[in-house]
Amino acid sequence: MANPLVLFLSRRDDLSDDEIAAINALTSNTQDFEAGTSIIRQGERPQSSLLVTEGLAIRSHYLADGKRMISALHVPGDYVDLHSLLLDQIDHDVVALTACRVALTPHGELRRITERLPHLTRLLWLSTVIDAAMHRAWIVALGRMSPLNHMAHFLCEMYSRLEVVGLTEGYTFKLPITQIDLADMLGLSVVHVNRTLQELRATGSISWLGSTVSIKDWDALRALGQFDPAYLNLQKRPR
Amino acid sequence: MANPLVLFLSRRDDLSDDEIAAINALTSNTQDFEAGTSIIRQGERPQSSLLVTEGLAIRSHYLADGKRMISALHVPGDYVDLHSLLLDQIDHDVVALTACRVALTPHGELRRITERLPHLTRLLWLSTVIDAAMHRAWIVALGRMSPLNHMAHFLCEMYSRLEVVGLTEGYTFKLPITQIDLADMLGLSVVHVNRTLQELRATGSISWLGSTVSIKDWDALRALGQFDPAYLNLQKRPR
DNA sequence: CGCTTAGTTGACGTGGATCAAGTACTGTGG
DNA sequence: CCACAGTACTTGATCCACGTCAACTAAGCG
Repeated sequence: MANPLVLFLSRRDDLSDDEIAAINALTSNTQDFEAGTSIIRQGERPQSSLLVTEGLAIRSHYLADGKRMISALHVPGDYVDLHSLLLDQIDHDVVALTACRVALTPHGELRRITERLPHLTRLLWLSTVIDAAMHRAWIVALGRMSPLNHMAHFLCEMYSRLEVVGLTEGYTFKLPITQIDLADMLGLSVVHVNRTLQELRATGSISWLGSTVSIKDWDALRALGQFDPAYLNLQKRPR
Repeated sequence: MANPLVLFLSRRDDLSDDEIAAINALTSNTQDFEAGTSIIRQGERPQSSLLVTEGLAIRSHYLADGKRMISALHVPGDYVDLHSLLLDQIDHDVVALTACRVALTPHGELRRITERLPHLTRLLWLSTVIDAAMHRAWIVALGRMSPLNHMAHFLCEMYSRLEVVGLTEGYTFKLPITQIDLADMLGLSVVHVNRTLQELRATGSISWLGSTVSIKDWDALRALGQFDPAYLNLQKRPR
């Protein structure tokens, strides 16, 4: 299988052979995590950055009263932890939602990339900037969208991101997440997530059986979620 | 007055003389915007990046039904638009909340920095990564905090960020924003913002008169907002 | 076959939105 | 100097979307 980071980046700009070789070298050392285990804990100062190559991972934040919020869901090809190269310490947990395979890149190697390969540096930078753009989209949805619209937006985003790394078949994809996790991503109660999902299914725009999501009416779902994929930067351009 | 970007970055790492000179060159070309005017509009492809040197700017997103959400508030020293170097197009408006002075850096010059000054490149990258960390803090507050706690968190963040660029006096600072704007940052109605502010003032931890905010009990406010400044990366470290 | 976890449903309560009507402040023009 | 218009702030009354609580069903799984 192709390196998912190569898929992620080459969707946004052309990669030279040197750059592809460098990416493969960065992501050669992998490690597996079982579903539910922490990959990084809040407050750590990791010496390596992590790329998800298989499985789903989340960023979890815990409040004093035990409430949890999930600020991001990461799919294969996402350099979940690239920013730890620059940050003091990580302000949240990264948890394997499903069984995950993760590639570890020592920070020293990344720093060397910034010294030798400016274009690849900019592309790695781009990947963190897309992360921020996704955060903003979530902020807007959390602050001003109804649960139904938010859910639709979320599914549109997931479809678009999974499509990039070849994890969709038509409009169908695997999304093995519980309604509990979904609640903590949308800032809702589990009960309300359940009802919202029923409402969304009732519109006929999606089906969600087990862990399989099918978008049956993309245009309707897109309209409902007011989804504009521009923020995912899916165009190939010199960067 | 010192270049606010120098203040912002030198709080996080040491800058060489070369780097300071480069920063000053990057931010020498300024432009003024009146309060309420758009600095960048959604969908544009700017050829320069923007640094706020004076005033406050926001990122605004508009939904189909006219609702507005503000995903970030930017203070002097913030490279609001640095990511436009890498992005296809900007997914939101940037609006001057107060009269703003802004420095414009042509993308070509920034690209040259990535080719010549890897350490400064990493620090600029850092500034976008801190942006993302602030977004995550907002996501958590939007999703799982009560309005009162959220407001407290917001004020703690503003205090901490303004302190970095020398815009506080003791625990007092200027925050010339309306409750309307505040509502769109916290995802609340104006009426509820008003009541929440009254409640917060009643705790005795802050006063807010006109555009002047005073934190009267930092520990109380911090506890209320569960504020941990770690995500702002205020430590000086080699990066 | 019992145990655990996820999903579902109904009843009920409440936090925050909405609506409507004020008041206070600022700037503008006569 | 006052009249006014416009904007922000404030307050009270009402409503409903969503949370909470409590029970049940369904689906693994040892």
